[in-house]
Amino acid sequence: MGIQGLLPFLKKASREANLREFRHYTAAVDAYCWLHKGAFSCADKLVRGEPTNGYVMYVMKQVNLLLNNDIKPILVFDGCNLPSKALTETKRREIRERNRKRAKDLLRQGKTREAKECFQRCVDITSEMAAEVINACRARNIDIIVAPYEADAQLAYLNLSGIAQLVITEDSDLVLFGCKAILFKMDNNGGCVLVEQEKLHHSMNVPRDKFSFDKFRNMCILSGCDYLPSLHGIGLAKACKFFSVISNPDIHSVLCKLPSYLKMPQLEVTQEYRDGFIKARNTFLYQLVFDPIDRILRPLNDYPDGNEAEDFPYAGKFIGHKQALQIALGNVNVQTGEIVNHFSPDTSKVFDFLIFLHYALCFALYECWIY
DNA sequence: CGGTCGTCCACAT
DNA sequence: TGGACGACCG
Repeated sequence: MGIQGLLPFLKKASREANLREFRHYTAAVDAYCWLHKGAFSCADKLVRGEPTNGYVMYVMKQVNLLLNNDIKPILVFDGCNLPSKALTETKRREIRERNRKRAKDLLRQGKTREAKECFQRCVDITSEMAAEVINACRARNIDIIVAPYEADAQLAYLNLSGIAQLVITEDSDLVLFGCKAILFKMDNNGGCVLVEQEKLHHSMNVPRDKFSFDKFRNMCILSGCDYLPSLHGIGLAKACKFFSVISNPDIHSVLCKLPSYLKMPQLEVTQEYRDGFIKARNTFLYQLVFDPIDRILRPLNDYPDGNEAEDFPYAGKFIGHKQALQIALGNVNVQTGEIVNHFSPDTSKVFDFLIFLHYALCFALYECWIY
């Protein structure tokens, strides 16, 4: 869902752009977006379990678009569900199941067009589908990373650590995770919308030196995000108005002043809401991600002094560096925990070296034979 | 004015 | 599914 209406709100921080402008950049790509769009072309087959590679073709077409613009893609896939999202997931599964039955009924009645629409509404992106795309990427030497938890946080880490200078997604949450440069709405011609963190102050109508990213994050959470539904009648505009007046950094006490500051006396800010707010903020700050350079599981941002992973259980369980590496490589089915692959970047390098050696020897022998 | 709720659209041909 | 866009409500 992301943040309701965030992209229109960020109009002053955005501009039209084209992939042409980003030659020789590395881009971290939200693979789920492409998987989902690609699944539309073959929704009926996917739901009925018939074999299709339509979605793989689509993703590879998009990958080619980047390659043709001399952009190096890193495809980032979703990993395990955060505990806080488990409820949402089961609800979605139920809705999909209902749609699937309706689609089958429509099909039996011969209403093909309506059935197709229904199929499109219940496509589920499975880890098997992600695995197909991962295999296609491997075959073409395209880098992939499966996030330990949400792809969003992983994409942000790749951007913040400088591994990728760009993030490509359709999900406005990425702004909130702290990304520096994001491309939204990429089309077949490479056209897209660029949102830069440097320009966020324009949207909030404050000069650059008065802008605080903490306030921006708080504003978005208050307006309603995936981790915390909004209070009734509060959207981005009200949240922006509120946080532009507030300077006290203590969120707990600040939230109590919400009804009087916004002149909404009917508004009730419960203890539960305030706790939820802190948890949502910490999930954006400290969600666990995989560091592909040092091959460790770590929080998106460093923990405050004296804190550790156990203090933020809702931001991901600490599953250990080795398990995180196996997940990141795509060797684990994150929905079942089953080992599906034994890919290792190190043995693959050894393998590449052996191939190199083989050709070098052949060449040497050939040279000897000539003379 | 700003917030909410509904409808349409994506893919690819 | 989720975002965009237009219509209605406080």
